[in-house]
Amino acid sequence: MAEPSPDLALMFKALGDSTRLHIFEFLRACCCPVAVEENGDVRPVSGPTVGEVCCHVTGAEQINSTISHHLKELRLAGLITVERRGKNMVCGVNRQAVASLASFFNKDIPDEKSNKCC
Amino acid sequence: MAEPSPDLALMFKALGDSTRLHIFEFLRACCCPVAVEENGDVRPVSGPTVGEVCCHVTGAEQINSTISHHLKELRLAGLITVERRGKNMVCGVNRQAVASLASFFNKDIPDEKSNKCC
DNA sequence: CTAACATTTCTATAATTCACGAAATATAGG
DNA sequence: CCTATATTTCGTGAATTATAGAAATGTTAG
Repeated sequence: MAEPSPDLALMFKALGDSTRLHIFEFLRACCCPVAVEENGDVRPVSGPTVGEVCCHVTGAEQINSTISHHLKELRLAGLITVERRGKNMVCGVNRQAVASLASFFNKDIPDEKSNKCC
Repeated sequence: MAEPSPDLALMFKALGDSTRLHIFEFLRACCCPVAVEENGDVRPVSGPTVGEVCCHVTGAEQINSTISHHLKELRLAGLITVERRGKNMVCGVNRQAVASLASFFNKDIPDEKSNKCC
């Protein structure tokens, strides 16, 4: 009855949309890019900006409100972090959340041959 | 652009509803119960019946169409199996699906201190 | 064959979600 | 302060989903 520590259902719901799953996988793969400004400056960041995420996922140059909405849902589920870096918002995965999801699926898995569970 | 894996988003969507997550967790925990008939007969089964799942999740004695619908969605997502056993339908988790979900969250997880990913 | 039972499918309705454009907010720079 | 840029919030309509009751399906027992 009682909800487990993190709201697992909320996380799964957030990952249950293909656009959001794309975003999440992109952020997991692209964990620490370096942004290159138009003038050639290299800006060390902890993750891609919201606009870069949008560009990668939709191919569009401009960020749109739909991606912003999806990022918000991922953030509210605790799966990603979004914080301001100057004019941009940079994203990153919440590794603690990923770890708790991993442990959710790793636990038990009783061997079908040697049923220890009952 | 290409879908990440075999219907991961579909699995997550299925688990993204709290009722279905309850069902799924129940089936994982209760992997090989033995059903006792009214007459005292013990019937070895590979999992609880749909009615037993419904009873556990909703408290209702009778199965209702809502639970049936949720079970169908879990089944179509590949997360559980449902097969007829006499008059009943018995459920079980699809351990292969659980394993692929586990590996999805286990992969990479690069250490934040030693960034090897770029 | 008929009755009883377990479960699914059908149908309808309420609620939620997705996507999009317009407007609002926040920040940096001149 | 004013403008440009990046992003979010708001409002709306279309699409999907959840829920519940009624009817249908398949199975066993008599």
